[in-house]
Amino acid sequence: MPQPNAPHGRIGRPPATSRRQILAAARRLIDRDGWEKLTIRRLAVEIGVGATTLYHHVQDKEDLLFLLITEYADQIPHPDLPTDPRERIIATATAIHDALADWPWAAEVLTADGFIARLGESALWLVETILAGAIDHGCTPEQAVHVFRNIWYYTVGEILVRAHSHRRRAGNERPADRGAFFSSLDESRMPHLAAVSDQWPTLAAQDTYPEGLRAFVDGLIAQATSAMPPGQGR
Amino acid sequence: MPQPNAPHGRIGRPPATSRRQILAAARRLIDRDGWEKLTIRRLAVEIGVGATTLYHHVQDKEDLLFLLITEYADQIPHPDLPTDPRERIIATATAIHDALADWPWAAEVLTADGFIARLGESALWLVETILAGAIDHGCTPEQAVHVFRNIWYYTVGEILVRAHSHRRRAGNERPADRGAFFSSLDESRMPHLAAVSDQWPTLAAQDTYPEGLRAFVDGLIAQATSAMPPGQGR
DNA sequence: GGGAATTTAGGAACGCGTTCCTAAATTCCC
DNA sequence: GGGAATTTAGGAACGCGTTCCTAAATTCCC
Repeated sequence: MPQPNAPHGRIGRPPATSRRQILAAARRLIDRDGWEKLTIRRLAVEIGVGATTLYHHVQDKEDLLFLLITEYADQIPHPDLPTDPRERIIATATAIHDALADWPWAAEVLTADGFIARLGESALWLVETILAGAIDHGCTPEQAVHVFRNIWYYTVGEILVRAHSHRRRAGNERPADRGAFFSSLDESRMPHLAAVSDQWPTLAAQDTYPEGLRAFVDGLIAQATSAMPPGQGR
Repeated sequence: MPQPNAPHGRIGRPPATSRRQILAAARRLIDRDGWEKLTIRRLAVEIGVGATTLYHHVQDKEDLLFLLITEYADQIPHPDLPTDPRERIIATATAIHDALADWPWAAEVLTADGFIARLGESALWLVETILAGAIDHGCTPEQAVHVFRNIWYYTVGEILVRAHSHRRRAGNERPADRGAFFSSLDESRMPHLAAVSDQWPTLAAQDTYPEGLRAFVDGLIAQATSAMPPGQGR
């Protein structure tokens, strides 16, 4: 309860920096210079404050990134949800995909760590919608989680592969990357790989949204409901 | 062509450090202290050499990790390959999975970057076997690449999620992780999510190998051959 | 009003990956 | 044999994330 004469409502030196201010400056830096250039020290300069000061407002850099992701996730527009459960899943997965496509760094952050608790409360509808679609399709809750997980892997993997091929196109390619293994392929031992080796970069970077996703989801649901033992969860 | 009297077979100061020696020392450090403790500077101390010296033998730390992964991948044992194409795919994917399970850090390295060229020539049979299995099952080469990609995502994702839940168990849990979102779930708005929220950590960390994989592969192949237009690649 | 309690600011320092540059050690060639 | 060419070794330095600790600014309470 702040007193009328107590400007901050609490004891101690009044903060000259706020978490909101930090997040706004971080987004400004990312927009201006790209997210690779977002460092704690540069961020502190941008705000006009000592670098170590930031650690009173965010736990660490990882925490800062999660806060940014949460902010972004909160802005994901709700797609018009079709009535067909399968189409609902696909529309939602596409929303995740499109959001990640705008911020590939978010995919990197979200892969390496627990993803759900990071999404922010207002983005949980993404999970809920996919679970609901799978359950309406005949899945048990456990099977629905299985479906969600795989959609998540598929979507994040898609983004990461595309971000990588984009990075290579941007000229950061490593010499060892240049298909050295493929050009020296022993066709008699690796006939199938040799057959696609020329198109591999194309295929690997290919955008399979939403056609590939559709096939993927159909397969997942069909198999989860038929082949996966229902009691498997827990 | 080394001359008899030319100890190194080439001009210049003879190397006191070799790439083989560096990789051996790195494996020693990882075995002893865990891979989080593997730093260039510690590695240099382990070898008894200046830190910057290592940069004459490996491109950078990422390159060092890839070389280590290649060494490991070369040791993946060839499983007994069943005649059934589907079972061959599953046996091969399981070999990838088991290899990554031993070195979770490899999964992190392989996710964020192009994975195939990193595997090393002697591990390409993993790709070849999966492609061959899918094609024998009726896929076009392009569809087979699609199948491989998704198996890859599935497998790496599996390892990453498990590594994360392991890290949390090890006491590195962040306060914000502790299911805060789930405990405050609005059940009326998120009924399906609320229904599984208790078991979520279990389900998310659940080992779905090989049962889940089997269903996953079946679904993938069935859908790739029926729903995915054959001409999609390029 | 003035010390105690409390909260934020930020300098100093550490280990990190990495780059730049100079020193050292070798072979080549006259 | 002695300089030129070539190759490796490694010190100095940079910016990074982060921790530790002290200074500064405020409220609380007698």
